[in-house]
Amino acid sequence: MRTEKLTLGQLNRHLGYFLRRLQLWVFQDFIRALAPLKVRPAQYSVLLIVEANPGRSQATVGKTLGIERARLARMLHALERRKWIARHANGSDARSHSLYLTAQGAKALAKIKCLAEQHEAKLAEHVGPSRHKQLMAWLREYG
Amino acid sequence: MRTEKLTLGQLNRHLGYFLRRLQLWVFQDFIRALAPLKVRPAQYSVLLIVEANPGRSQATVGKTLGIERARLARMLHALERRKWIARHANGSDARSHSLYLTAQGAKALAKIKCLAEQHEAKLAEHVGPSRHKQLMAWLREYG
DNA sequence: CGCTAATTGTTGCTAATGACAACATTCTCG
DNA sequence: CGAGAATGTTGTCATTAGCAACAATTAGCG
Repeated sequence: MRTEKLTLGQLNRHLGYFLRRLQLWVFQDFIRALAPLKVRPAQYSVLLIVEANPGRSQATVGKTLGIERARLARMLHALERRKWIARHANGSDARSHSLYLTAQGAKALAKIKCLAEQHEAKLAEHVGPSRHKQLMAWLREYG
Repeated sequence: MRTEKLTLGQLNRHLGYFLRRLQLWVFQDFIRALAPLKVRPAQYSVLLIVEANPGRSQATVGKTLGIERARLARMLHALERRKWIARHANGSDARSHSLYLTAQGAKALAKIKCLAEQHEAKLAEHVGPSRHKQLMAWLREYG
């Protein structure tokens, strides 16, 4: 099969399509870059949020990231098993857990961030540095 | 739980995060908009590509859209079962199938496109029409 | 020509993700 | 106090992605 170029037809008019294509590229690169540490994008986002907002509840973190309660609960169990995250009792609300990075988790996150930055640099190169900046500015308002 | 705003921390520096958030919004809205016809985004993209490029093989379509062979094969079986897509023998290569929209498929696609356009209009309104245009221009080069 | 390597479509399997429902515990608020 | 909401947990299901293996066919090279 010769690599014949097909026309996208109406697809050309759908932002979602191009968004999806680039997003897939980004995730695939991220997953490959972080594979040595076995960290997935969603896990990374949770670690960063907990680092920047220690002591918050699962519900708060989940709402911020748009991760569903059930899914986050299971993810946190996995992160707890790896001793990267600790869940303490919340004094003022016995239902909720306060989330913290463990010392071990902070150390791991430092390494993770390093790889993630390399990934981000690769992404910036892929889309072009100026486009990267522009896209970031455009998109940041809908996170 | 008061809806306390958390800081995103380092997440603020990752294009992939914002890309993902907007992409999720788009897909969720698309899926909801197309739910009456039970069409998913990937199916829609295949229908559009086949419409715009009738008679091509699964491999060609798959490569264009970045859909894996196995996945596309199963998706096409479903579309064939709904009598939207027909697969004919390819004269010059007995291994491959030529893909076509059926008359019924073309009729269904017309309705689908109408709903998809409404979705796109909603998306344009969500991000702002000028941003929609800009994002399209930025992103189109990486499809 | 003949044979190896690649291509095409198919199926099976695994893992990750998202969504939803049910549940026990605990809190809020009238 | 009591009804209803919130929180975390578990279970289930459907979709998606990726990989591996396979039969049939084709391409390409010696």
